Amino acid sequence: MLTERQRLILNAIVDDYIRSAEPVGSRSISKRGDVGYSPATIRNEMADLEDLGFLEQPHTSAGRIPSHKGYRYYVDHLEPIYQGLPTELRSLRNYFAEKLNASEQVIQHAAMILSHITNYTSILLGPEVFHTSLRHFQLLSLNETTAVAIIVTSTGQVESKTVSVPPGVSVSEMEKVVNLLNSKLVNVPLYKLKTRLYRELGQEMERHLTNFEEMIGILDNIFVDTDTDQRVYLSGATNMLTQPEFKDVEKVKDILDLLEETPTLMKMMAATQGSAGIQVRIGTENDHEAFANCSLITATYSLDGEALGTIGILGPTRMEYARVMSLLGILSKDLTTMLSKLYK
Amino acid sequence: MLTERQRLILNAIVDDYIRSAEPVGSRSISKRGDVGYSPATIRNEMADLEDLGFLEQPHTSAGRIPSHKGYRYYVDHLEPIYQGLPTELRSLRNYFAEKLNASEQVIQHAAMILSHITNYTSILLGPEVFHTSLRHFQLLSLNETTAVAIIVTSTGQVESKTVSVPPGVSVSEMEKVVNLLNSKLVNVPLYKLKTRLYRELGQEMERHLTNFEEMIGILDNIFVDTDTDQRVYLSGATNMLTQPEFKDVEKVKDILDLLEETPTLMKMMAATQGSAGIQVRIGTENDHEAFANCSLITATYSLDGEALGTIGILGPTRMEYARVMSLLGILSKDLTTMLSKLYK
DNA sequence: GTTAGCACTCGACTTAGATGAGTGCTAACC
DNA sequence: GGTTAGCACTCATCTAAGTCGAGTGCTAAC
Repeated sequence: MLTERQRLILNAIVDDYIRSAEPVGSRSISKRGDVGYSPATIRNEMADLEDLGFLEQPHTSAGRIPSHKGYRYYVDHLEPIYQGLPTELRSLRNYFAEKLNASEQVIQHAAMILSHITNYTSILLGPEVFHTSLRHFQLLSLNETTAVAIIVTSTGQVESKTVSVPPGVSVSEMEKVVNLLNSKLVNVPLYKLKTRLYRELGQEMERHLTNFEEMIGILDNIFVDTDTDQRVYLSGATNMLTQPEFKDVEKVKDILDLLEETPTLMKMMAATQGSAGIQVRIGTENDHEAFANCSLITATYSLDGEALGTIGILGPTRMEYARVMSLLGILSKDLTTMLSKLYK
Repeated sequence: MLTERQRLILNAIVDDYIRSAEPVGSRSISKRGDVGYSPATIRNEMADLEDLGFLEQPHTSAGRIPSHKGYRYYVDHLEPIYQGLPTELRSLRNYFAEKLNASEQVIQHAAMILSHITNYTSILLGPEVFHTSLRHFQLLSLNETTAVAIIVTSTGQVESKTVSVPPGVSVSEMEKVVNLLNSKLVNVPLYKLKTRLYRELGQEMERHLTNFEEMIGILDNIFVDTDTDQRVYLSGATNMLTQPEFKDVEKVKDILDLLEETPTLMKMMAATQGSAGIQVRIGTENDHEAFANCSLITATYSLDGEALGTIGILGPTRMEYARVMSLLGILSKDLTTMLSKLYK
């Protein structure tokens, strides 16, 4: 579709623009060592590239900037960099190796390090509960009317919920239910928990319990959203403010607002989770108007072939695709390896 | 110290400035109904107030804006508003009444509502673990090398931590320790947990366990920061961007950066926790340079007279002190009442 | 096919002038 | 003596005009 020379020039323009955030002129491309043509020749090719939709001109007498289509082409034809291990990743890798247990604070900290080394915003989607199974269930009464339910998953995540206990439900009854659940439902995937609970244990429970109805009410309350619970960790949102294209408060406001909405973030990250490898969504490819000038690069890490969580880096469309894609690639592989070692 | 007329004028200026974010001139004060003097008279008083340090002039021919001292005086002499229940608070109150159990999501949601109705940034410091006591302890092994420790407090908070188990420590040994802890340390305040553990159970554990050293290592790891663990919930950070004084990205950047640092936030909020009632820290009274143009209003809620957590609203120094102070006052009382009902 | 030259475009920056909100001071008024 | 009207003065903000320069498109020559 594009000639080799066009590809070369487009590449040079995107590279330059990523670095400078200013429209790129023909002369500056010519002066770089790697494109051995005069400004005039490059100008001709630039005009063609603009006709083809790969470049845009902010105004008549300015240089060119890449269009979304231009970025897309650039990303799709990117050559992998980082043969060796980048020194910047070393700290993060060490950190994970040290604390293999993926507790909340560890993930939050990882998000922080990631946003620091990239200077972009990092979004981590924590291990998905969906595909993990029940390891242990417990119900602890705090006083006559309140109890805490605790669910531990096979990957060591702990979810808890405070529930109110209707009068008439005794501690011994709760114990019965807990024992029943622990003996029958351990190793059942969380997303099947609710159906299995009703189908297989309904009758048994009805037989053993005097306050069947109330008990079911409590359990309902506990398991109501175990099948969708997932956590997002955000760090470096303010890095958006350092990008020259967002020096106007109006423009960042919407972006930061969206970043504060955890459910939206979750949906956005989850949308990429289906396909393996590194995903790049450029500008309007993200289905949010606020992100029309942002790109999101994501990678998924997994356990036993099942996608567990997602790592994402959000930056302006003019972001360092090559570097970030390599980083995420290495990191997601690292995580996958470590997790499989941990829960083999 | 100030004459009645000076107080009246200062009040009018602060009020106007809070509304408009523009320097206030003598004429506009005169035109408000409540100060019945001509611009000239007001100008004279304004000059005096500036000499006394209550007002400042951005430049020679501009109006006056309140100095930090001016805000301080205004706040200290503020008359309580909101005799009735403000309608804006109703939704929040209902929300709490519905879900008395103070789980994480509830607090996060409360922070969101609060930032929405105030249009400022809300910072909630979750129930402090420090003064709560141990309700239940549990250690669940996930595989040969990993286990999850779960601590439930008397207020129903659940803390968990993944720990690695050194080879040689058996499941039955862990059970022994768990039983020992549950029988001896229930109802001990968390901050005394570590010392009690070593002093009173050290010998007993040494007698019963074959891998005493390793076990101590694990427990150390679990309890290492139980005495300081507290959570902050932040919402509406982007509301800062809507304030005209922060329309320059440079100025907000530092503020938002600081808001992302949870430990700093925690320290800041915790600093106000000693004294009861509503605290107002104006400008440089917050010990962070980034907050030199911000004010923080906080209120503490408690259980049995012990401070449990803190609610805070952060805005520009030019913030609606009267309204926010009233809101927080009502809310903290509500929370205190509800908590005492819940855990009587 | 490539390059040099040149007229042209247009945003960004600079300067000068006009505008108006607001002050400080003086003198008159009650 | 406290209060107010009047007036000269200040200074940020806005506007218009002018300059600058980076960059283009086109043509003609290599």
